[in-house]
Order: sequence, then C-alpha cells, then structure tokens
Amino acid sequence: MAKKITPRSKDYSRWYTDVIQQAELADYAPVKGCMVVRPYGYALWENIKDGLDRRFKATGHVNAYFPLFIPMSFLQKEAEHVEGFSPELAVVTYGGGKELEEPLVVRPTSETIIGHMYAQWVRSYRDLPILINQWANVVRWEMRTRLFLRTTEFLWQEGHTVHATYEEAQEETLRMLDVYADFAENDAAIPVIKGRKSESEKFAGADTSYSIEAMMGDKRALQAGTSHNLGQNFARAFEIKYLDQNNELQYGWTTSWGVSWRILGAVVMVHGDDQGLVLPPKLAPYQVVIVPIWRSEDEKAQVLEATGRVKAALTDVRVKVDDREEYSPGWKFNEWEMRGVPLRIEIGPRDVAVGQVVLARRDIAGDKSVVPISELARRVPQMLTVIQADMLERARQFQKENTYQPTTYEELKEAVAKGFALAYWCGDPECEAKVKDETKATTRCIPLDQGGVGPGRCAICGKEATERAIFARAY
RNA sequence: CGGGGCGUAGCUCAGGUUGGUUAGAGCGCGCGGUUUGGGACCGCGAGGUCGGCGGUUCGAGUCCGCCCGCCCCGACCA
Repeated sequence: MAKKITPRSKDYSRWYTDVIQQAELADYAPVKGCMVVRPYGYALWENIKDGLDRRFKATGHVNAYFPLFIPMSFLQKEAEHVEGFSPELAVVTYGGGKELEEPLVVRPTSETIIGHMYAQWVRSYRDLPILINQWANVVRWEMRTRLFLRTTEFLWQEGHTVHATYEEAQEETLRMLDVYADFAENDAAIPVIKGRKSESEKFAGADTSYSIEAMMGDKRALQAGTSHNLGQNFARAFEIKYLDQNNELQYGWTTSWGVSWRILGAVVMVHGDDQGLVLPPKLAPYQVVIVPIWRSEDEKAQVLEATGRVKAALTDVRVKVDDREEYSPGWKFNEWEMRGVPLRIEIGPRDVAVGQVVLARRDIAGDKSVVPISELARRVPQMLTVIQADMLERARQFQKENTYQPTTYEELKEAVAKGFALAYWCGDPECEAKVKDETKATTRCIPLDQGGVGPGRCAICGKEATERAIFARAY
C-alpha cells in the first residue's frame, strides 16, 4: 500500500498533483514555479507533439526556430501586447558580467521577434502566405503555478503566419482552431467547444481570439488551445509590408496559434479516476502492458516464451513487457493502472496451457476478457480503437450532463456553481464583469456553433442578445 | 502580495505544550530466504547537519526571534 492518491472527491487539486507525481509524469523543480518532466511524462508530450505536428504539416506549415531572447524594445512596439505581458516578463539585464545596453526579455511568446523577421522576408504578394510553426519553451512569471497547467516555463508550439488579406488570415485562424479541435477529440479524446473569446479574454494584441474549451473532471473549464487573428496590429508595428499585384504597398495580415503542455494536464483531469491516470490509446506511451505470471522456473520459461510471441505479434502497438521479478503480479496491475496504460495482458501458466491470455481494460474497472493468442494481433488494435472512442464518448456525455442553459441571473449563478452555463449574453463587458465578481465564473467563449437558436434575452441584464456564451469557472 | 497549512530518514508522519545520555514508526531501499492469477511474508541491514541563522540555557528537534522554502485558497494568466 505504498502509493497514495487522494480521492478526487476529497480534494481535486491534491488528486491532480498526486497523480502526476505518482505516475512519474513530472516532479517539482528546485526553482519555484518550474517543473521537471520525467521520461513517462515526456513520452506523453512527444505523442501530443507528434499528433499536432503531423496536422500542421498536413495543412502546409513548416517548422523553424526563433531566439529565446527578445529585445525589450520589440515588445514595446505593440501597445496592447506589452501592456498585457509586462507583469509576467522575466528580463535579463546582465550578460558576460556587464549590464546590457538593452534589457532582453525571455520570450513570453514570439509575435514580436518573428514579426521583426517577417518584415525582412516579405517583399511581394508572391512571398505570401508565410506559414511557420515553432516548438519552443516560453517563460511567463506567474504568481500561482500548477503542474502543467500554469508553470513559469512551459513548452508549447506557436504558429505564426502572414497573409495577403484579412479573409485569408481569418480562414487560417479558423483552420488551426479546427486542427486543435480535431486533435483534442480524436487523439486526446477530449470533447471541446470551439468559440470566440470575449474582448476581455482575448490575447493581448489580437483583433479576435478563438479557443477550444474543455470541461475537466471537476467541471471547471480549461482553455486547451487558442488561435488569434492579429489583424494588421503586428504588421503595422513591425512594418510587415508587401507589394500587391497592382504594385501597391500593403500591410500583411498575421495570425498566431498555440497549444502548450497544458493540454497534457487536461488529459489527466478529463480521464483520470481515483486509481490514477487513464490515458487515451493514441497518446499513451505504452498502449499495452504485458504482465507475465509464473511460479516455478519451468512455468517461467514457458510463460516468457509465450510473452515473447505475443509481443512479436503486436506490431504497430506500443507494448511494455513487465517481467520484473521483484514485484508480484498484483502489484504490477495496480502500478500500471495508476499509470494509465489502456490495456493489460495477463499471461500465466493456465493461459499458456490453453493458448489464451486475459485482457483487462483500464477505462472500465474490472473489465476482463479471455482471448486466444492467435486472435490478439486483430483484437488488440480493435480494442484500443474501442477504448479511444469510448473515452471520448464518456467525456462528451459528462460535458453534456454538466452543461446548463440558464435564462435568468439566478439560474446562471446556480449553473456556474456546478458546471458550464450556456447563456444568452448581450456582449456588454459590465455583465461579464458582474458574473465574474459575484461567481468567479468568466466567459470562456462564444461558441461558433450556436445550436441554431435565434436571438434572446441576456441572462444577466435582460437586454436583447444575439449570441450565447459559455460561462464557467476556469483554470 | 493577502489568508490558511506545513518543514524531523527517499516518502508519510510521531515526538514538541512538560528542554535531559545514542531521535522513533510504517512504507520504500540493500542482502538472504520463502513467494508470485489484484499492492505477499520472515530475518538481517543501510539510511538523519530534526529547513537555515541567531538567541535563552549547564544542556534545544522541543522555548524565543528573524529568515528561507513548499502546498492549498484568493487577486493576474496558456
């Protein structure tokens, strides 16, 4: 009984940090607000990266790398941008033992330095669009941090594009939002709501921000990805200009979009249970763990031989064979369940004798079935597909069950206390602020899909409203 | 930065109010043996500047002061 995880119902945030540490995803670093990603957590992150990167490439983007240090003056070129980020900047003022002439900001995001470079690279409409992504670390000096969800330094990707027209930029912004939603639902098994950010919630320097919002296991919201139409704000600040077909000088239109390792925290919170992690097969570092069971040396030889055959049969499946002798099978069952491996194969002497194995699903407690070894190559991938789909469906159901449609302010207050509130909002920042002050809930987004309903009355002030917004307490 | 909690073995903690030789337990770890189909058991063993600095005292893990760090809750945010 060594491993201890606080039950979710008792203390959700303790549960979250317990799971991450016990499953060896990450550990606290000696520097406040920073964390160490351990190999198992990094393997998970690599699978997330691969899933996203593949989609970026498929939509015509290429990867590049821009510097960690940004001249302070760059940030100051875009008024809203510097205002938004100032409070959380880490600034280097010394280098090589001397005070620097100009302080260098450790990038909190790279719009400015990339904008600076784009200004040099863009000359004509023939140079557009520029579609570049970078995988990088960024630093934001946060007051309160939380493993993966908000750390001082974090890993992410940031896409930065330039287009000839507003329409193209808008198309790109929404395309990448779709890419994020596709990844979240199909790879991470996390249902998301695509929507537009309110004025107060949008990115500092953007014309319009969009996000995908997900519901965590405690019914709070988490922004799992953002995509911004930056208009010409950065193009003007950094002189990103091109000659159009009529030989006229035009400012470009830029976008940026990002997903951080925060989405890994979402995977933990959306799917995890009191036993620990539950990982979607597409992202799990190990999709299958094989636990061989034996007593005598004789049995051991036979079981390990069968284990080898099973592993060999499972091509294209990420398989871990846990043949450690210092732990009992029962101990291993618990260990790998805590670490979220989607499928476990038990192989003991009794199985070997009749040419079968026991399969146990992680996502459904106690779900065990017996499968002939000869059918594993077919059944295992099939089962992983089913698990992936079931996990998404369960999360979808959970989100649905905990989303309310209040029409009055009283109902809205009740709704945000227990889940998401999808409510008419007139768009007035004062209504938004009132809700935030009185309930801690913020507007998460105005869903792109309004569900085909017409205009209504603002749930807060009763004035006419054309759209509904998601209100929820958020991470 | 405010409120709360906490720093004693790798981990979880006891001891502290009532200062007194060599600071304990469980888990984990190492060795040996017995075990292995849902977190096995026995024996032996290693492991500590009691967060730091200063003070009181013959004597401080324990009392006093200052500092540091961590966790949880709030204000800012991917």
